[in-house]
Amino acid sequence: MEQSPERRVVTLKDVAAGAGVSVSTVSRVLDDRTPPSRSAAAERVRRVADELGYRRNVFASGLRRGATGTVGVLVPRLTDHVMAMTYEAIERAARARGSFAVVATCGDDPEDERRATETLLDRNVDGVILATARLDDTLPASLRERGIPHSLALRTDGASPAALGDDDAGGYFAMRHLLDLGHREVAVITGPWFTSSARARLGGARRALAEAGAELPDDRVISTGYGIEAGNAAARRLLGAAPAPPTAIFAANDNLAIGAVSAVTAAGLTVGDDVSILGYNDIPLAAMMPVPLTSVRTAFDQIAASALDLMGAPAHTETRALPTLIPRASTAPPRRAPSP
Amino acid sequence: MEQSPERRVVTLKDVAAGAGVSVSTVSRVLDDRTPPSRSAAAERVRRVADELGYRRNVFASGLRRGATGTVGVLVPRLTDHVMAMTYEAIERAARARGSFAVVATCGDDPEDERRATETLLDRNVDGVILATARLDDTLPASLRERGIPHSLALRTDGASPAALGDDDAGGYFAMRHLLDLGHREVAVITGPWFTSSARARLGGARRALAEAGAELPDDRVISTGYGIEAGNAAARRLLGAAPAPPTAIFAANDNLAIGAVSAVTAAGLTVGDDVSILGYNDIPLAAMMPVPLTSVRTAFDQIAASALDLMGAPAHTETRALPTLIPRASTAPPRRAPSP
DNA sequence: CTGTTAGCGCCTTCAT
DNA sequence: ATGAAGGCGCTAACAG
Repeated sequence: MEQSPERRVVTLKDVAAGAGVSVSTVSRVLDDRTPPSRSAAAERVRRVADELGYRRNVFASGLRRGATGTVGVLVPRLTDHVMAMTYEAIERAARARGSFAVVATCGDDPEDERRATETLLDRNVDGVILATARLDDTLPASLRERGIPHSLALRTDGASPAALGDDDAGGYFAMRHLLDLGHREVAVITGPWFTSSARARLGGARRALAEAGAELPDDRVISTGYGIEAGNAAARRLLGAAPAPPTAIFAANDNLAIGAVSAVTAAGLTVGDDVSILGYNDIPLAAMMPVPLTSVRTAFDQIAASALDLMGAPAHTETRALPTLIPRASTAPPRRAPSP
Repeated sequence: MEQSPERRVVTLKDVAAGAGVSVSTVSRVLDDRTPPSRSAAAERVRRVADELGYRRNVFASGLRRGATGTVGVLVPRLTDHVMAMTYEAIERAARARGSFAVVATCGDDPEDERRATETLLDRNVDGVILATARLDDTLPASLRERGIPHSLALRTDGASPAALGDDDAGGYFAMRHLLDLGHREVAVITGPWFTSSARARLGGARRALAEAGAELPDDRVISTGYGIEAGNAAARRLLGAAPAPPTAIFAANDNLAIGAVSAVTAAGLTVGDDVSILGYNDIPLAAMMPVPLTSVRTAFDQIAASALDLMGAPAHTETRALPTLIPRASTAPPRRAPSP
């Protein structure tokens, strides 16, 4: 990539020359980490820098300072709406703190995750936020050993600092809602079993069921991916199950729920009326579905801010943001009477 | 952000010491831009570098080389699925070329767009891809003047190099499909009027209508945002219109279409049966909607690759990827006979 | 407060 | 093919 000739950027030297001072003076005056000097020279430097359109070269500066004000974020994919929301929230939080967030996507392969992390570290990020941690992943451990500031977002590995939602509470709220509506024949579509969130949400749901003395047979729990298709397939299986399909489905994710809605509709049933469906995360689409989707809202902004603050925190530090149930039309009392 | 003591990174000097050669030699051997040397020393250097886990410091390297192998991407928001798909496609294309993509989101405010661009340039990106260009935006012009390599993705300003879909053709395909099904009472929900894509898609649709001798009264064209809610509101207006609502709606975007689906369903009508709805971009959700959505598929991968290749190309260079109509259940022949 | 000096890690002449 | 030296742009440590 050749630089065009007119692309000459103004450097400290140019500003120094223009203001008739040394580069160190300019460097100091323009250093926003210290209280701004009010001297005449400083005033002049600022004016000249402004006129010339000076911008600090983050590379050179970072090289010297050892820190770049950049935080790296790792997500499996941005086309997952939850990840996009999480990243945007982190970006906002970073901006509010005067730093910059860069994201890398790495899919679901741990090897790619490791590679992507190295790529981020190559770019001298001050720390890394992983929104990817699988329970069986060794990357957080390796970051801990290497002393690299990092935190986990939305998930935990039980060791590295983590900012997540209270998935257990969310699962409880969700199932409790279905039970309160009168459902007893319920099913759960959990996310991938290698995530802490999938397990915790199911755990909370089981807690609610136990309190109500209701059953959740094994064939009413399907662990699957996090995509719409996965939800569709899972719901199809549930609907075809003997002796009778469930009257309510709790999906551990809005995408799964949307897939389930699709399957239920395709089966000629009505969502809410025939089968209640409940999602998780409350992505904007949930409220805009043909039948608005009841969902458990996650406080992404809060989680993002915590993830940022927790980078470099001691191990076993965790924050859990409490989720909120948002009831909508996709959940309603069961039409069939509960079986005896 | 303090560096922990154990976080000492391996530098060229370490490798040089380990291999018993000078840093320049190591630098040369490890330079992947030149054909790899096969000398014994080179072999040794590579081995030592590998053992020590050496990673080139992109900052320092970029400082000297003047190029960093990084391309900046600007999008309004990543929570827009189209933008997320576009960015992921660019990221893939960049990776295939051995470079790295960093994204910044800037919302819809031109001032924020400018700021975000500067932030990216501060980080020494080799060029910028704008997936944001409004027709009235002066940023591309300013980049042209400054000689900064850049290109526009998905939209054009008629001057800077641009990689986009053939929106006119897409609009034509879409409307042609509705006309072929027998619809004559059609409406169009376009995206924001400040985008080239909204205008071109409507233009193509008008072309098809003209061919068929069909009318598109002004009150059957609604220009709005790009979100689900906007589509919902627009469809609501169309449904309430006198003397009769349209039998088919072409939305210039899947989100708008999904919002329209929601409005149609809420009005007690059936999508496909009572009102045909057609979207644009074919995001994955389209196929998974309760009533699968007919949509015009955009070749994001192709557009992304072109955008990357076009960075720094002469002005007025444009590539247009041809879209494909994907017919699904949301479009069907009209129930009502077309008015005379 | 200011200027001088040294160097962050790397790449690139220029010799050898 | 290799090594020594200088410098990319900026900042920290040191005098003044």
